Amino acid sequence: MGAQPFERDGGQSARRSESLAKLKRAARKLFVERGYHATRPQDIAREAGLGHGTFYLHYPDKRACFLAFVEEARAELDAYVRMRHMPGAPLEERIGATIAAICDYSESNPGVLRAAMTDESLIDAEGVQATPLLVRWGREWAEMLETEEGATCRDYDCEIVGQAIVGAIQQVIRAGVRGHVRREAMVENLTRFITRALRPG
Amino acid sequence: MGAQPFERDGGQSARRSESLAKLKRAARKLFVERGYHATRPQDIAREAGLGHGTFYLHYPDKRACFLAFVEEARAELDAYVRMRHMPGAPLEERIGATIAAICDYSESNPGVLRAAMTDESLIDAEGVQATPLLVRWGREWAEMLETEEGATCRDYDCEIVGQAIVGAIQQVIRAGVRGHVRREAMVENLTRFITRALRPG
Amino acid sequence: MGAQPFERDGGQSARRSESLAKLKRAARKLFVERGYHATRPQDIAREAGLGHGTFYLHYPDKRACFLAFVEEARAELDAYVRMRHMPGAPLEERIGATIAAICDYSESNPGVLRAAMTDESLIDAEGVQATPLLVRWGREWAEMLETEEGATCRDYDCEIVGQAIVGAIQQVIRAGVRGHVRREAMVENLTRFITRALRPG
Amino acid sequence: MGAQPFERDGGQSARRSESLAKLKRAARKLFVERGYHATRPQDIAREAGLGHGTFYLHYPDKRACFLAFVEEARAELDAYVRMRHMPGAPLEERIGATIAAICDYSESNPGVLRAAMTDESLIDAEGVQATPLLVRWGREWAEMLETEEGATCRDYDCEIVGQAIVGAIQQVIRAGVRGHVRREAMVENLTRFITRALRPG
DNA sequence: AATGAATGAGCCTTCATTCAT
DNA sequence: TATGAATGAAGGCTCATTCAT
Repeated sequence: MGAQPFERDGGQSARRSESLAKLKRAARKLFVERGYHATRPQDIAREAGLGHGTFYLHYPDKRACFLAFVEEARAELDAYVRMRHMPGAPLEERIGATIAAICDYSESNPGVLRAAMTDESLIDAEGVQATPLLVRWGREWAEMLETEEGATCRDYDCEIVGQAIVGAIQQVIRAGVRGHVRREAMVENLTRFITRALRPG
Repeated sequence: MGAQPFERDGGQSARRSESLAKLKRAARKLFVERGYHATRPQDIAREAGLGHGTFYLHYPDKRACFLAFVEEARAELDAYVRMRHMPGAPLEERIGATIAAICDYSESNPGVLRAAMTDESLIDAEGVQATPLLVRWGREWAEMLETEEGATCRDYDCEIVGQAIVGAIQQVIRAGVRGHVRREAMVENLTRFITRALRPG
Repeated sequence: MGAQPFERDGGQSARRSESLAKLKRAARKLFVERGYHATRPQDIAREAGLGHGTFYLHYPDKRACFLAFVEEARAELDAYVRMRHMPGAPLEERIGATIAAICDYSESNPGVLRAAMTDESLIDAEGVQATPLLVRWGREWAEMLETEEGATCRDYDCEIVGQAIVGAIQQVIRAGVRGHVRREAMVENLTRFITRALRPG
Repeated sequence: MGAQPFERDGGQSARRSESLAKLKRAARKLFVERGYHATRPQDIAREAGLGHGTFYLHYPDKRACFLAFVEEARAELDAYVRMRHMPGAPLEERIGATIAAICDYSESNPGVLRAAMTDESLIDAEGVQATPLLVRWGREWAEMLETEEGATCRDYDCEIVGQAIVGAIQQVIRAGVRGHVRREAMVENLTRFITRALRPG
């Protein structure tokens, strides 16, 4: 909190990181509210209470700022999921916990996941784009299923099922927000849906 | 077949609809290749071999052109699914047929579904946007499940499960295209995944 | 009135002048309602119930069409004034008659004078423009005053006074239309104003 | 004179107002020379020695820039007239002074009044337009005449006569510029014309 | 003579980014 | 470090005019 003692730069670095934090917060707000294309660096700086030029002291360009926002969201969600991790518990409980974590995050940070995912393919029309967030998460589920003792990987191509799971979750949350569906209903139904799907035939 | 009887306009209306067809084709190509924001009306016209102004003879603006593209894709997919419809067959087969239809379409029209869905929420930042395509499809699944005799709707909130299903399908296809997964594997795994999920507990 | 008998051109010239008449009427309507810049040749043709291209069979360009409209208005007003001409009557009566004629015309053809005058300087930004209508009318008044027996030209530079008179008339009519002033009041006041101004000192 | 005390912005606000001044000057020049429609924001910026974008830093759009120009002209003319105001003098002298003021302004700022008035009704085809400058000035004359002791308002509808006066003045100046009439002749003739017109019968 | 599809120069405006202070 | 004025390429769209039918 505040300038640390014995700083050699006279508080410049503290000021710098304060500015960055303000920009991050502002960018997140605007990307969520308006989306990538409708948000100008200028808007972000102004929302942060800073001059327009300051934006470029902290990000090389608008795209980098957006990617940083996406990465932050990813890390936060990751933390939520890890926090509720139940190693050793039966599969169903672990799935339920993970889904609950994602729903929690989505509720505490409305619109963030959507903003972080919807736009990702659009911000770089020409260059080859990085693997989308969702696909990466699908792979993580696949890995998890593969290391699972149960019969899952005998009946399925885990890569495919991993993607199916994240697709189902994402779509339920997205539609749920629109339709004002209760969180508990989403968690319960999704958990049952996925658990049953993974049960051996 | 379809020869216009007694054309009095000297072929002008034929020329007009040819131009529209060219524009449609060009727009589809570019929206798929570059996405909505990176495609200019000018590009579409040029790709169609027409002048910029001609674009606006056929569409009031860029947005309308994109929405027409989306609607076309929706109708085409619908036709694919309906064509493979198996009324009376057991649920599993019907699910499999539908998924196969979607995969077929996706393979014959690479990128179209992705383009039609990814962008749809972005093109109208201010106005209230229509319900996304995927959500609508999720509802159709829900209706189907509700009219199903089986126990599905006793165990589930069909609205939620409908969304889960389309989410799973879409994500598997999207990731499958990237990862060059075999069509058969996708159809088979998805069908099994969904069928098992819907089995009564 | 249909095709005239023994026409060699099979009624083509009759058809031609009918089209021209329609275009004239349409152009007048739109120039009055929207002004020069907001009226497109296409609009005129459409209002006339003709194809867009037909416009250019009758006018070389939009400007010519507008100038024709202006000329028509000028001629009509001229006819109104000439019709009420009172040669031999005392100056005051002649002035009153002329003003009444102009007001009549303005009332029967609302907006026409305004449209014909307001825009005239704008339609040709670069080229040297013809003498404005009002200035020409001012000169006609000047000539009239110079041939007058009275003392007017002894006290005044008739060129200047002629312009003053038309300026006064035009502005009173223009403001009168906006303010819904009674025609009689305008005629009466203007006539008295000008008559007194022309009385010898 | 006018040095900004304690400038903290490193002269940025000075630079800003310099740019605005340049734009104002350039806009005035071009609106006078070419008229509203033939003047593009880009032209104004270029004439001012600035980039196109800078124009929009100072005006929301072209229309606002033109209205600012009109307002400036109005205020300047007002100042000219007020400066030569002769309270207490006989009507004739006051009229003469006002006319002289307008002629002076018109001579020192050739084309400005014309540009400010000619276009004003054209720039807003759809919206309801403000009362034209001339009409407003006519009303000011009307008010002046009504508060006058003389018999003017007994013989006349002052509203009408006020409009007649400004119409006469404007038209004389407009024609005078074209015809290279001497300023003195215009002032003298106009003053006599109006003074006599206002003399009781 | 009449048509209306086609054209493309040109208009107004935006916005990501730079740079002098 | 921070600022915000300045920039100009680029975007969406219009419209006077041409021309094949």
